[in-house]
Amino acid sequence: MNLKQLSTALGLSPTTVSRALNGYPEVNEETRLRVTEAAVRHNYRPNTRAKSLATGRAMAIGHVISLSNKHEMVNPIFADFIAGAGESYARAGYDMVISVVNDQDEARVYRDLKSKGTVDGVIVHAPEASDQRIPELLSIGLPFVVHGRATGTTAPYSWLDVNNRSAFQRATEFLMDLNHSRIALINGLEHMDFAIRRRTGYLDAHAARGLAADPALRVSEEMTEGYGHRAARAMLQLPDPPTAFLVSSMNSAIGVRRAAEDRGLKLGRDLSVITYDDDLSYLRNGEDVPIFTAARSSVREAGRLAAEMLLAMITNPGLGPQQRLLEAELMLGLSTGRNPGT
Amino acid sequence: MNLKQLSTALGLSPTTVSRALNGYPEVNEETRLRVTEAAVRHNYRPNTRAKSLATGRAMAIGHVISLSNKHEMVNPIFADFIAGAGESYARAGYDMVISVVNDQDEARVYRDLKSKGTVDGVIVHAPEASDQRIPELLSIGLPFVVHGRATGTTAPYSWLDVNNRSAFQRATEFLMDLNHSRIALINGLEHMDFAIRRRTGYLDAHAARGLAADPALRVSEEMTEGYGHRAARAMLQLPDPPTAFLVSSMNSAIGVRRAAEDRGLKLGRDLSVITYDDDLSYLRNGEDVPIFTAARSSVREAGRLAAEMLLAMITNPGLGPQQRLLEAELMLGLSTGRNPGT
DNA sequence: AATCATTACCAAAGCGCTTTGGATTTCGCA
DNA sequence: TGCGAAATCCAAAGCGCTTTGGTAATGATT
Repeated sequence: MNLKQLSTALGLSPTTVSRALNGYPEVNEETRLRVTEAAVRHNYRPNTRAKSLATGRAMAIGHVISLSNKHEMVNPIFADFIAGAGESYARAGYDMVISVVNDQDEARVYRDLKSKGTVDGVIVHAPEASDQRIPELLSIGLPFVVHGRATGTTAPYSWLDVNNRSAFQRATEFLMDLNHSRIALINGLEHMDFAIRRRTGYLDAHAARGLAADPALRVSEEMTEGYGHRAARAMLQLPDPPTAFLVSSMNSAIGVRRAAEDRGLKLGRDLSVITYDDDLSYLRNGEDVPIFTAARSSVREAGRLAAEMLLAMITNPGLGPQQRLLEAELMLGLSTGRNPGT
Repeated sequence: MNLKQLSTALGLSPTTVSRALNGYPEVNEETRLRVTEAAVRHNYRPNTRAKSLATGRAMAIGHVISLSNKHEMVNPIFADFIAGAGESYARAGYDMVISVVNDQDEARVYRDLKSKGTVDGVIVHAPEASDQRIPELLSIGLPFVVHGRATGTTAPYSWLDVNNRSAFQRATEFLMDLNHSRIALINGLEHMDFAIRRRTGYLDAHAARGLAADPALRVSEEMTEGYGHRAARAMLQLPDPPTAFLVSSMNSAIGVRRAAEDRGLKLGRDLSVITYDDDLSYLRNGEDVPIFTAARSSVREAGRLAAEMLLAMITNPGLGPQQRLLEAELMLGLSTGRNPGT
């Protein structure tokens, strides 16, 4: 059932039916009722492609997920983020199109999305410290919101980020309050912007308290369980091991816990661990009491908000670059305690 | 730059340019070269919506991710599955559109996707034992492939599944070979089809060896870490505790390990655990030697294959229902060993 | 009664592409 | 040399919608 069929069935012109359904004023309320009723009865849905072609708006948002050949890990926060974003899109009648692509093709994909008219805007995931994609997207002229920030970019652009620096500074200082002085940082890959900010927060805390941060207690890699385990095991074998760990993801924190238990150390008593918790739905940090003390911020909520920002920018092109900084909550769990040696 | 502009720039008709670019025979090879060269030079990309409208093909595949209000967990395998599927789509020039939706709206969404012409087909995720969506999609006439199967459906349909029954039967029998007789099953929610098949495999193994399966050693819930921990802790406190666990997901298996370590039990020595491992990229089961003995099957590969099946069905509508059953591999890891009590 | 807004509708063009149904030119072969 | 076939190109219709630029009817105003 298409517009023309519906309109002949109603004895009206396609024009009037279209206007009736789209809420234009130049149509009698009575006939509008007739039209909407008939549309429901015939289960009429306007063809998206035709509509897009006529209006010039795709009514779709793009997400590009890029897998480099080296570390082709799918970002574990991705599913929750798009679940959140998807809720916002559904509410606004937008579709979400996802492109899986190799790193080196990413710029081309953005250009294609724009010139093929597939989407009205994109969300940029996992920005690096100096991310090529941002200037590229600015020059392409495709509306976008970055989930995170890119330190190296000077031109204004839209982003939504968690205050990673302050979260890690607060977490570090909290450990210092518990008398820890040898605090390890198990960070993510440090070409990623968030990882740099987290390290900065960690170092700022040391500076603020006049403590030296031992470089031997600092590693950065892709945040898997195995990595957390390996890194923690190595550090716990040092002559002067850390008494506390600050970990950039739940997965790695689980690995740290495994390493602790390998040595018979109990978290919260013998060893303290604070993790960053994205509040992933399949990886809850305990039901009632958190297992890990954690800096928490829901990535799903971030998805919802980022999507809303982008939609607002698209409906209202006059809007300049939008920014939003979320604060993580520091949740007390069972994995932290006073430095046992003091 | 659109077709008309490109064609006037070339001094040709839109017809010829279109045919040249789409490889039709009725165009001189020399002019075809001229055209393709100019297309590259002007960075011309045909508008997807116009193309779809003209051809009647959306060149897009839909994935519906549904969140029920009760357990609104995002399926942790989702990201890896669509990463795999996305690779196949990219190769074939298809887009992937994802709809996030509430359980009760799912049927309506399929109908909409069809009548709005957004997609040429869909992948159905996480089928339940008797899944409504399959008969609905059959009646709608939208091509689809189910990732998994639905026992209760008699009509033929296309699916790609892992042999969950045989995987769990083999795993159970392997534990029995190690002299275990009290084997716990930490299963997923048993309205899900895969969970039923896994339980069947577990029970079949008991039947085959003439052993009774204790119902007290069988639970089924949403597969989180916390669930694995809770279930294992409870069972280990039984007067006659299990000596081995069969777990339906890595996340829960990690919880089981935590429960074991809470009691000072070492996996592989004091307690055996076999898990199902979807080979998720962010949750690798150890780097060289697997941490857990596991029945493994890559969900990413499943995504790739399911997408290819669907694309084949779309390009070749004559094809009947396609089916593909994958076998999981049983990987020996460090979490299993001989029953210490024997 | 003549004029002018308003109201309620419609015909047709246009979005950018494909594809049908020619038209023209070139070529092979009797 | 002439003629049908093959090769090469094009004009125009059509995909399903929106939107511009109307027209006809009604009501209000002088």
